[in-house]
Amino acid sequence: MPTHFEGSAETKRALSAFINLARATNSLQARLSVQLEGQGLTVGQFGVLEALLHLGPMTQCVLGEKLLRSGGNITLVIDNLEKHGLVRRERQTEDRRTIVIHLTPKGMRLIKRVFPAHAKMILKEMSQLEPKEQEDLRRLCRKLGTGGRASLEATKKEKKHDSNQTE
Amino acid sequence: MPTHFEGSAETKRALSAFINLARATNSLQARLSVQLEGQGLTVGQFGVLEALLHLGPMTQCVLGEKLLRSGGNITLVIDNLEKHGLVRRERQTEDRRTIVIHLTPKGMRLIKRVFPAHAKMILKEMSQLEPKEQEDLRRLCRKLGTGGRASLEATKKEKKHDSNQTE
DNA sequence: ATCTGATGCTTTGATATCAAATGATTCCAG
DNA sequence: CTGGAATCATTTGATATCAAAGCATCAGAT
Repeated sequence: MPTHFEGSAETKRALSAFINLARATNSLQARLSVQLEGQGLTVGQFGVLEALLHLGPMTQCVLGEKLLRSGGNITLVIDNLEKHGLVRRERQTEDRRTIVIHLTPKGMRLIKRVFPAHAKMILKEMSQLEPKEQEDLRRLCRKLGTGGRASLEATKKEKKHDSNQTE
Repeated sequence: MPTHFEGSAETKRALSAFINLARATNSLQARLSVQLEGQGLTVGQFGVLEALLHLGPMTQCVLGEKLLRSGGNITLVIDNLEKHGLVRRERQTEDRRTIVIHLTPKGMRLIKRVFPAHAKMILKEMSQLEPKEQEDLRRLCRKLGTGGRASLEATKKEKKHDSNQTE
């Protein structure tokens, strides 16, 4: 939030871009999270349900990687979703360490109802930009995001990176 | 993170732009916060010190507005900064409700050391984009951010909005 | 067969954050 | 001047999150 910062033009340009990027994203996410919480879902819970809906059942470990959250956090989110009967833990028989998370019918119904509303709100927010501008934004963000390596944990244990850049 | 989502081209474009925006911002912020925490500062603490450095002493209330954080949060952040001797609370005599926060000499030294490193890292991250691209990004984010109204609290108590869009 | 290291999940302790309730102070209307 | 509303800060209770430690399980080496 450097309002009165004196520096080189180069630095000012970079900082200004960053500040506007951060503000726009954070305020947009705040607005979206208000809507989700109105539906009784936290952002983390929505993320899990949405991933399960669009990618199918998966282990907690994979969920953590997809959502860029720590393992401990995923455990808690799944706990809460399970309490509400929205997902189901299924221990694997081949490898008894791993647990595959499935949507329950109730969870499926919920996310199939909530997701379109969420998408609609994103559409509405994004409609402040022209189609071309939206594509520019996507391209710029992508260029910005890929250079510095992704998640927190992935930074530490740099492993299997089969170009996991989700579209 | 809708990877396999079927929808109209319009919706896919908006979602894709949003996802890349969110990912880029969040991962960039995560990298920056790691650096700050390496200096013993949380993101919130850095925000307060930086605001005090570049905008001068101000009340907690104003700080909360600038940083888009709740009053309770600011109280805690200031508490912790005060414990470390980086800021000083100064009760006003005219209006004894308000407290003006000042940097201590120690706090001044710290933020004057940390801020340039922070700016340098942003510069480095942003240098993945051409100057023109950085300006485009800034413009697009600004266009996106302004339409939907800013902070959480500012949404509720819509008041004095003297176009507070910090550059 | 068993030891060692790797992997997946859970637990624990810490911090950040918010919302709501509370307390202190000021401002204003009558 | 006094009572009520507004304002600023703090406290409290809740949730989200992470990091680190711990436990169970698996895989590979000897």
